[in-house]
Amino acid sequence: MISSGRTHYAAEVNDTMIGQQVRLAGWVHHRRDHGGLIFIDLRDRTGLIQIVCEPDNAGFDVAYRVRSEYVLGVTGVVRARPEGMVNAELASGQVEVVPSEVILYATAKTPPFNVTDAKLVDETLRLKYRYLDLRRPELTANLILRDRSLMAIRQFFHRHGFLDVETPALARSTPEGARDFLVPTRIKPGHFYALPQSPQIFKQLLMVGGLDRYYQIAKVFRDEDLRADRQPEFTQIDVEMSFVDQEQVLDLMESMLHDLFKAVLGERLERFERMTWHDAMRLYGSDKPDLRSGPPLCTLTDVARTLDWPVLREAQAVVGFTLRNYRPSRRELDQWGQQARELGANGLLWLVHETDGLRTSASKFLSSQDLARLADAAGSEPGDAVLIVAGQGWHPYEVAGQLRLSFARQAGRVEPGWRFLWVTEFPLFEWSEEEGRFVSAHHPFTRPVSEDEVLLESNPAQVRSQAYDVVLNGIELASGSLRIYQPELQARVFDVLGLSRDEAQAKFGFLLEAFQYGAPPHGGIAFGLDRLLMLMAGADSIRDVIAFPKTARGTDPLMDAPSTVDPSQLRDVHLEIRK
RNA sequence: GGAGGCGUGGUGUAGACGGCCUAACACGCAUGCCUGUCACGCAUGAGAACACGGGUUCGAAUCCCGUCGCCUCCGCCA
Repeated sequence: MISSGRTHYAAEVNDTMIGQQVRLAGWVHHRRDHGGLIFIDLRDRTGLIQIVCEPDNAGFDVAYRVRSEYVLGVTGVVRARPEGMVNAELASGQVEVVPSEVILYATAKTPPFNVTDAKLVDETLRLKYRYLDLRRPELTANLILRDRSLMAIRQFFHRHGFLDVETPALARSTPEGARDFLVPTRIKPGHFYALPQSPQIFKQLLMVGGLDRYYQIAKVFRDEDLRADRQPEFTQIDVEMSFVDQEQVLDLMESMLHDLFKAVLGERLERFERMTWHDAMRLYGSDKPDLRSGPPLCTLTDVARTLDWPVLREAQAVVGFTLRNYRPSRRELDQWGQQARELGANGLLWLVHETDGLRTSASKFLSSQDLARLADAAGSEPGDAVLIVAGQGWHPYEVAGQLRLSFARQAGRVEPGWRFLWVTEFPLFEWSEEEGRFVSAHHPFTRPVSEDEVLLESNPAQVRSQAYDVVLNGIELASGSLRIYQPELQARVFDVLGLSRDEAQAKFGFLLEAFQYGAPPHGGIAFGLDRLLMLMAGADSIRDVIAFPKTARGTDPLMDAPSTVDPSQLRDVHLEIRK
């Protein structure tokens, strides 16, 4: 079970093993020298165990010289700790090991930061010495969580008849979507591979290939700016299935997550909630609502129509939300007002609902009757406050949705728990102002809702898609759809996207051609594994669940990547750096 | 591309109303003492010119400008 250098890990040694000889190996976590009696806390990936050296023990001389992070092999006998000396914090705290031999495998320089200290140091330094950072129990635990999760996920898919198929990392650049990482090659001057943003097209081709059920734990790459939950390379749980409807995909993926949480965290999840995209926008001003952060928004447009104040009366949409039982300070109201303006709103209207009446930022413009009607429509009661945003389209919803999240965080009203949600019926297209055309909301292979197909040419903005997202606590975890498998329908969608037949042929011809040889109805989904693990681990950034992540600027302080290359390498791939 | 925050011994922080700072505290490190500790204890000691460059000033860690690095957010991420 364990290689010859040791018989047990630290956390495995316990009071059932008293009198037994064990071989342990690990790093010196702490050394406590009592002058003649030396304790060493030996650390491996499972935890700590106390080694006790008295002057007549073998290995005392080694123990005497040992410093933090030295690497030791210890052979010795397990014994019970004396009365009252048990350490309840340690798995092995009932016992200690008296060595008969201590091997010093390696000495260590004093580390640039304290591995044993829970206090976090500068992240760049941690990344530069990531191998030291990984020794910290939290990070070790996160990687163990990652391993356990991958195991549970693979078992689930295996059990359900999925095949793990690898797809190329050297693929071709496709239009739409994120910026590609390009890979030049000796073989064809001026031509580039692209690293996949997702295995999307390959998995669809696998369905045409009759593989029926595919999954892959796939590395994918996007050359875009980074965030706490975005890295230039990250891992997807990529899934595709043939001959399924949306309901079957949702059901199966939900049970995958149920299994995962049960197996790894011992958590029993509730059935996921469901919401259409339209409702998500209307009720939360977001396509990834955080259901933990208090009550939804309310649309006040109808009431606003009846008011005297033109700013509200003539606004296309008026949206409010109620701060239950909360009396905001002037400063908070100003701050939210500023946030609203930063998000592009013209302003923020607030009402504070006192027991003896309503205070408002717009007392000059709204009669007390009007105020009462607004407050009433927002469902507010004495002791509450209401924030109201007016504007066009979904914008006031989005602003109000942001304010809702800010308020919940500030006021400590984010409830604990795992609030999973399926968001469905995303629009098929979004209008892109900068490109002056419709672009795919999900991707160009997404299947429209059947009854909306007739609207493709007449009213593309109204077409709903058979696309769905998994949202957990306000974070998008997965995104998927049923795909188009009829070449004619695909051609119509390309038309809406403004992709000419020739362009479509040039860029996706291979896919269109494949669909002419008998494509099954199919659909799938892709999970952001790192985000999922981040939430499971309670981490603030996906960097904490990735062994060797990059900084927010995309650099790797450990290897110092990206780097310049030798001119001869550039010549090989027919590139010249523009000065 | 934009906004904000941060950058002080090995680490984490304090100092920031400019002079009391030839920079403080804790951890770590070194040396010594200590046979039951587990963030061991005690004593002694070494270690930074305050990210870098420029400016203001009699005088700058402390004010101003720029550069670099890191973090967060917006844009971007089908």
